[in-house]
Parts: sequence; C-alpha cells; structure tokens
Amino acid sequence: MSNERPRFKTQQEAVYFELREAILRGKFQPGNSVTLRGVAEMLDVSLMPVRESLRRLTAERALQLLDNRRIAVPTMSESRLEEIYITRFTLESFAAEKAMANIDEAAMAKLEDINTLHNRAIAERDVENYIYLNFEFHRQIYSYSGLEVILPLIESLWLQIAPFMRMISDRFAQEGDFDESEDKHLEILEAIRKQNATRLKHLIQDDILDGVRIQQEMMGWGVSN
Amino acid sequence: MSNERPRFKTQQEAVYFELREAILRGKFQPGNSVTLRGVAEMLDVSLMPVRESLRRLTAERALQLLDNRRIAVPTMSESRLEEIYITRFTLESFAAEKAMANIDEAAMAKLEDINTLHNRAIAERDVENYIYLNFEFHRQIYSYSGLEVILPLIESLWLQIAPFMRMISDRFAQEGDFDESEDKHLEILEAIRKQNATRLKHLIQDDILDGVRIQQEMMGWGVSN
DNA sequence: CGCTAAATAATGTGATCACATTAATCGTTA
DNA sequence: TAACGATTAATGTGATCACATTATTTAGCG
Repeated sequence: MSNERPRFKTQQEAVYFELREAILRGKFQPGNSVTLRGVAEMLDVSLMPVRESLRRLTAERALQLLDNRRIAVPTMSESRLEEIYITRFTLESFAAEKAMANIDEAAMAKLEDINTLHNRAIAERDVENYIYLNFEFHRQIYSYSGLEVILPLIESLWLQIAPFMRMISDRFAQEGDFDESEDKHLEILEAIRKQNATRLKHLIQDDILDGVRIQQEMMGWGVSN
Repeated sequence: MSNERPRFKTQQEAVYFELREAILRGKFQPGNSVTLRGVAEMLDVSLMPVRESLRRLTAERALQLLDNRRIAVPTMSESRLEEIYITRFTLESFAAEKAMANIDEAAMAKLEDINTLHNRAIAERDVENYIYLNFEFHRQIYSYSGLEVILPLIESLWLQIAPFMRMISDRFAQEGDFDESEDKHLEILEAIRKQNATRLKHLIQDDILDGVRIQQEMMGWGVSN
C-alpha cells in the first residue's frame, strides 16, 4: 500500500535533484532566467524548497545570481569553456585512474548497459539522453574511485557545461552529422578490461577533448592545444 | 550621515561572508555542530539569512549535512586530506602560473604587505591570522589569473581544510616550534619578480606540501609522496 | 509613430509561525 | 549506581505573508 518511504527526506532535496537532472539533460538554456515562483509552480511545491535548492545550485555554479538579484543560467565564454575543460581533463583522468582497479564484472556490465542506451540516444538523435547518459557513463566509472572531494568538483563542472553542450548538440544534430560523433566509450571499456591505466587516462582525455573540439569549432573559437 | 550603501546587498550575503571568514580562520572545530538558531543569535539576524547561508556553505562542502538533518563541521580523514592536497597542488600551481604575468608592482606590494602580516602572526603565535593570511596570500596571487571556474574550486578546498588546519596548528603552536614552520612565501615572491614560471609552480607545490606534511606527521598518517 | 513617464506586475528577500523529528533531561526502578 | 522510559527541549523544514526592488506594460504626448 505504498509503504515505501519517500526517495528523498525533504522536499528541498527532491527539488534539487529534479533540477539537477534537468540541467544535466540540457533543459536549461544559457542566459535563460529561473524564477522561484516559476519552478515552484512547475514542480507544485511552495517557495521554500525551491529557494533552498536554487541557493544550492547557485553555490555549485550551475546557476548564477545576477546583480539585479535575478537567477539565470550562465552563458559560456571562450575562456570559461577552456577552463572548464582543462579542469575536467585533470580531475577526470585522475578519477578514472583511481577507479579502474575497483571496477568489477557487475560494474562493467552496468557500464555496457549505459553505453548501449547512450548509443541508442545517438542513433535516435535524442539529444537530452545523449548528453545525460554520457555523464552517467563517466559518473559510473568515477564512482568506483572512492574520491569524495574530487567527485563533487567534477559534477560542478558538468552542471556548468551541460546547458552549453545542449545548445551545441542541438545545432550539431540539425546539421545531420550527429551520429558521426565517435566517442571513445568502447575503447575506454576495453582499457578498463585490460587494466591499462595509461591508456585509460589518455582515452578519458580524448573523449572529453572530442567534445570541446566540436564546441569550439561550432562557436568559431580558437582550438585549444 | 552614514550615507554609504551597505557592504552587502542582502543579509544572507553578509552572514555568508562572515561565516566564511570565520571558517577560514579556523574558528570552527571539526565535528562541531552548527545550528540555525545559534548562528542567528550570534549574528543577531533572523533564521532566514542563516538558512540560506548554511545551505550555500553546505553546497561548497564547508559544512556537512548529517543524516539526522543536523549541520556539522566535517571531520578529516587520511584519504580526504590527501585528496584535498593533490587537488590543491594541481589547481593552485596552475592558477599561479596563469597569474604570474599579470602581477604588477601594486600587486607585488600588496603581496609583501600580506606576507609581513603573516610573518607577524607567526611570531605572535596568532594561529587564526596565521591561517587566514596564508590563504589571503595565495588568493591574492591567484586573483590575477583571471580564472573564474577554478578559483571557486580552490576556495572550496580551503573551506574544507581550514578547520583541520587550525586543529593541527594549535597543537603545533603548543609544542613550541611554531615559528620554524618556514613557508615558501619569500621565494614565491622572488620567483614572481623574476617571472620564473617553472620555479613558481614548484614553490607553490612545496608550500602546500609543507603544510600537509606537518598535518600528516601530527596525525601519524602515512606521508604522501 | 516614437519616446517618455506613470502605473502595474513580477521577483527575491526577510520575518514569523507551525510542526515533525531528533536530542537531552529527568525521574523511576532494579 | 546504572539503565530504562517518559517528558521536555531543541532543531531543521515548510508555509504564508509583507515588502522593497526591479521589469514590464500602459498611457500620454510630441
């Protein structure tokens, strides 16, 4: 009779994770403003849980407080993009290396499942899932690293890049050559299977680099080395 | 006539920065719990600004939400310490390198001022200022990097390490050999003057490493390589 | 039609109250 | 004296209202 205890202890938490996933799916457009009452109405909760969630997301730089006190989805700049990606390289390849040894058969199976769904999203030009499942794939790997400090930093970077990724991916999908966006996921799985740390690190970096390359190209921004 | 406009636009902001500095001064002891009404009384504000500030600090991992819904200052573990410091090495040496070229005479003078105060704090065994001014020294350097993504990450790490630093420094000061804690600040200033990026990066790393070494030693934790 | 100014609406912030949950205290009993 | 149970206190969360500030719309005028 629905005796299951709710998934989240507080409404604030529920709202937070709801918004968080929405952001990681690219449902928030850069530059758009987010209002307390808007979110509250959409999720059918009062202002309080929304206030706290937005404060939290703002602290994680997923959202931005404008000086007119309004909340908005941050826009991307050339320098910010480069900064986000150089940090992603560093932190994520480190996390992958730490995680590798702890990835067992069950974890491997889950990774393959995620990758299957990810490929399907690409085939179906389902941009939202394409973006989200890519993050899920990486998150699943890093979750075995046992890193409790670095992981939140990585996720903060994802929250910052997701709206921009969505914008670019939409354009990319329109231009038709979306499914040519070869990711390195299969090779990553292979490197893990062979426990080849050096190769894994490079592949993670390449996988991330592929993304930023496309984004820089689309924006006509200088390609980072 | 007190026509000056207040330093912060909102009470929440004022409370946040007040708490933030207190944390960076090591006024919060690891494991201690922080209550809404306690802070509200101490700063003579209502619950609302405090709620939002604590939510913010929690998102930055300066504070921790326990599963009994209570808020506490996180405790340190051997692995967490190592994680924080390896990330500090990476991000801070990068930031220092980016900043170096932009540091002019005025900035240099300010750095020397901070360092003077820092040395005085050491001489006077003023642990709070010793910790805080060390952060200020580093922050001042990195502020010229123009990095808008990485700087918040670095500051989040500082907020996480500060309470633990204070604990160790107190012990260290008691044991008497506090002023033997030779920092690398003078050499750092020299490297900046000579615009020697490689040396600066190494010095930043050494400076950070000196700190963690003492901490690990005090705790009887394995020294990282 | 274009521009300005007044009026109206919308928004984030703060205050206060209510409440469920958890912690602390105290009295009782063995 | 120690341990258990009941009672009281404290705490974070949520709801609602008020308000100052900022946006948006509307009206008026040239």
